[in-house]
Amino acid sequence: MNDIDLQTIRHSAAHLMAAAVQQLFVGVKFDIGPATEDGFYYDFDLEHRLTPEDLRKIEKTMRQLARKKLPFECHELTRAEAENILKEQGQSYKLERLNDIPDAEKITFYSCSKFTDLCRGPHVAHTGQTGVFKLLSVAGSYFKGDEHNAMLQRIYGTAFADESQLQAYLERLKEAKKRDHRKLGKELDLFSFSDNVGPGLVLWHPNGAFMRHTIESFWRNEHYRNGYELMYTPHVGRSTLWQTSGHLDFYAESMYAPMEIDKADYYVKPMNCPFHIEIYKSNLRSYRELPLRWAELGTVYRYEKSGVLHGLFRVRGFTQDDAHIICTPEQIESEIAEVLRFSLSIWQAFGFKDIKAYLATRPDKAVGEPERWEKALGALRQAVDKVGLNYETDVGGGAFYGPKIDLKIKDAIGREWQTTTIQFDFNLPERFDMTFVGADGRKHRPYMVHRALFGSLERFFGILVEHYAGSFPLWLAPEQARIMPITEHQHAFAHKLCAELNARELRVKVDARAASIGAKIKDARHERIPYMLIIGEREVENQQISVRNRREGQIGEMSLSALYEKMRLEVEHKLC
RNA sequence: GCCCACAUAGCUCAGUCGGUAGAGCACAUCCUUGGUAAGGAUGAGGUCACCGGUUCAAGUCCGGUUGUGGGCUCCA
Repeated sequence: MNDIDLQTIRHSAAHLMAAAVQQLFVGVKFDIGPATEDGFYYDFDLEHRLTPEDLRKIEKTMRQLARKKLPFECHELTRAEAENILKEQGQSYKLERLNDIPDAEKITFYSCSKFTDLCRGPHVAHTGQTGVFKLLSVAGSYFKGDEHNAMLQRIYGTAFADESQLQAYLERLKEAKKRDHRKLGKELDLFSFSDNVGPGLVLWHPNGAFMRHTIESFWRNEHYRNGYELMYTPHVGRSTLWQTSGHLDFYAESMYAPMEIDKADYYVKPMNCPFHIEIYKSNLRSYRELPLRWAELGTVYRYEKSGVLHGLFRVRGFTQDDAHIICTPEQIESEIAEVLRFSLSIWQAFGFKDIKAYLATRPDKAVGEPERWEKALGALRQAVDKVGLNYETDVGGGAFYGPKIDLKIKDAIGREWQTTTIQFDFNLPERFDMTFVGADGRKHRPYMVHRALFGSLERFFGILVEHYAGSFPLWLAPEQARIMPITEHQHAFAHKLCAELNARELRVKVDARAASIGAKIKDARHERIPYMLIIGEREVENQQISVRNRREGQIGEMSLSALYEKMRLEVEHKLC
């Protein structure tokens, strides 16, 4: 069964669903019902508010219709005929869709049972061929995706060629749910949100904060090793800064409201760039100092609409691993290639190997001279080729201020996440009149590139939680090992062992509860503690440690030095 | 922001027809001193998100607010 066939099955299943909805409810107006990557949906306008109960009913009716093997029949009509039919039926959404169809295209209707639909097709031969389907959820959606239009009711479903494929899909959904960082964040005590603090503002608990600290340290060290300089800039800036940058004109609705201090308005920063530019402008710059690679873990605040907030993936306050590269035209190619190479090395350290690039080119509305765009695009293309990345081109998908490359990383269960972004900016250097003195003694405009590897630390942290399903590699795990004395008599030895491992920079704790060893293991496993060190009478006597790890269970007894060496190597090589 | 749903103990959840609030886990105290996924007893813990309404009586019904979830839109 190839993709096209699966698309046809799903699209036909969407029609089957529409036929069932028409049979069950009166006064339904239809929009469209396409196949999607994972299934299909159909948008309806009807008085009745659909409930999960209704989904079961609709699904049942679909099965009855499927059993009847009703044919999908195609009729070609003239535009006038089509218009009359749709007007007669009061199908206003369809009518508008009809007007969007280019004149050259044939106008076709497909019928199935009593349901007739303006549709390009293709469809399967009859309703018995709509595969194994299941309705999943009901949601709201704007007609044509425009928030000024009517809100329709959308039913999502999926269909597969056979039962085993459907089961595998449902299994994937279950697996994703098990890894949900919001659930694990609570279970592993990593972070939380509070109504008193406000939506989209993250509270990092000690476990999560430790991991973030570890990630940040690694990030800083790697940046220094790779020729970057780090800086700090304030959280707020005067309105004049945001006027110059253009944010007040074009981005104000995404910014927190200003606060007035000494008769001036100060805005919480939604981006770090203007501050970095101010540092650039604090001196006369020569071509001899370029390229500048300036990085900051910069915490920004953006007013994201309440409905889009989602765990750590979409928040209002977040820390960007931001950097700006300011260079001469001659330097950009190697600079971009270097950023890509650096980014890939970081992804490897975190266990991500499957990476794809997306190149976005000049949109219709854009600033900057076309030659600059061409040169920038050439640099981006050459860089992806040089590091051997597969890439797709999104024509016209760039920002108005410059072309960009985004990287998507694939996680442990095959989901793609957009992370690294490398964006040229032809806007801010103009607005701030950034210059450098060239070898000719004249002022030139530098190239400026924004880049973030993680994007935001919050979001990346959420991705990490889901990628590892909470079982973090040893170097990231907040508690690397837990010592479990079997009885009180081993407490002294346990604490001594703990102190020795702590002294060697391993994060180890003692479970000194009066609980059974079974209970201690159960809890440590639940918390995904990588190593469990069990100490009984025998171990104290032999000065050995009985070691268990979260994946293999018991792995035998070893001396303190052997254990330390094993863990040290695992940390050093960032093994998963 | 928009549509729909949801909000009960730290966590996961029950609570029927409107009649003074329940379980398991976690926590505290005590007993138990044990060998690789839950030893036992007792106890404490709630303004049922918040504000208002209906009612003799509201966790329960109605309205609003806030927050969360599934989507849509947005992400210069």
